[in-house]
Amino acid sequence: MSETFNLINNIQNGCSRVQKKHFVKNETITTYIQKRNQICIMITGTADLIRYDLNGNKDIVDKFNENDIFGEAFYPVHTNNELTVICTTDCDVLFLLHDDIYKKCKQNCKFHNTLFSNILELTLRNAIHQNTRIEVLSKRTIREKLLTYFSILSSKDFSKSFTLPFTLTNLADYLSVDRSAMMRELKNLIDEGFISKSGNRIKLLYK
Amino acid sequence: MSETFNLINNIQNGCSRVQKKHFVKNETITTYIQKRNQICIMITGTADLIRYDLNGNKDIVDKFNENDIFGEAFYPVHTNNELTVICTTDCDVLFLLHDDIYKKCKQNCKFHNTLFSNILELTLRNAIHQNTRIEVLSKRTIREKLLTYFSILSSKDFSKSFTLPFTLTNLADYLSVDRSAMMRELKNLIDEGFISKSGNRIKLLYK
DNA sequence: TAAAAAAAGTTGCAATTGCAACAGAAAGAT
DNA sequence: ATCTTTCTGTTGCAATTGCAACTTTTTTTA
Repeated sequence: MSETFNLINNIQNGCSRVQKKHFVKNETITTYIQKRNQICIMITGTADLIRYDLNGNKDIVDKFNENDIFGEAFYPVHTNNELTVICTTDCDVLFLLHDDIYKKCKQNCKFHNTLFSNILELTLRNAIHQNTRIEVLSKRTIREKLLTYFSILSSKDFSKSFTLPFTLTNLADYLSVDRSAMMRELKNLIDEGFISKSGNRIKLLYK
Repeated sequence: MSETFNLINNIQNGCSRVQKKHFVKNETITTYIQKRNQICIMITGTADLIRYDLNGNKDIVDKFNENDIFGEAFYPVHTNNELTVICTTDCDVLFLLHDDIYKKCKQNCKFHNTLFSNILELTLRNAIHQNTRIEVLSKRTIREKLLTYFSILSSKDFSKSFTLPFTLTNLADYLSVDRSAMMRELKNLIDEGFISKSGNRIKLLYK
């Protein structure tokens, strides 16, 4: 999305309410705090949204890539555990506040208008990602989860062959299933001739 | 959201690109067609998003209530099955096209500006709902799914007691688990003293 | 380039879950 | 007021899954 890029270049002569910050790998980008309503846009880099539960267990709740939009504004109230965004590579992140989107700056600057359009666009893309994940997670067996996800990737690439955008370990997290159980099912699908796999390239053999 | 209501009242002297339509129970509101990019807002009533798969099986993918925003613009490309929105009560629905949101009407009418803000707001609320469901679905056991969902409802109501917004049958669908298995687990939670339940009112007994 | 860390791949076993098939209660429709 | 449909509640059993505990391979870092 090149608009986002243009946005960044305009920051200098744009509005002071928007901040761009740089982070190095493993730094904390933000912590989700109720009612702050921060909205973040990942300009470059990748990050994980991590939950530390009461027992101190780490859990990767979500993963963010270039042009993803995230922040408290997108999350339900969370009382008994903390959500933290930690970058997994060096990052550039744009920060803005939900309220500021409405209180447009006095000058009615072009920057603010562009920003506004971009946010809606990014938010819609975010919704599509979420709906994809919900569709996959709502399948009841690992086999169905895999085949549903593969089918979506295949549609996106207009091809029976595609490359997984994840390591297999991360794929298991994305599907919210035990990795070893997923490996077993992947092997079954191969043995039964539904798919073939080399590295993280998958080919669908059915239909 | 009273803004949405005001929006509707302004339609007459507003922009012709936006349509409001009435539907009676069981009518089809829309079918998701790739690239049409329709955005719909439920003014009053409820509806189900239904998938018919290749075997002709019905599957309720999502449920929409008053002020929910939905439509193709929110959904991943879907090649081999059809998504249809069918109302479960009489409905009033607002229709607009994704592209029209950007091509603001020439008069730069107040209506269009209000609409624009509202859509972002509704889309954000939608994201929160989706994240809630993802959080719940990503738990691996029925017990964890139930407790996670209950905990979110409890936070929302600021109370250990709350009313389920679903019938138990629909709750099982929302959690994407077998209803009888969910009933069994619900019974276990009661027997083990974690929760109490009367009708569809739940009370958390722990912590 | 050697050491360390992360990812991939396997397997046995116990626990959880889905499925099928009921019966009774509650809610809606005629 | 009765009929019909939907919802709730239960159970046995087989299938799926998670967990734990490994080894091997690949990638990253010092």
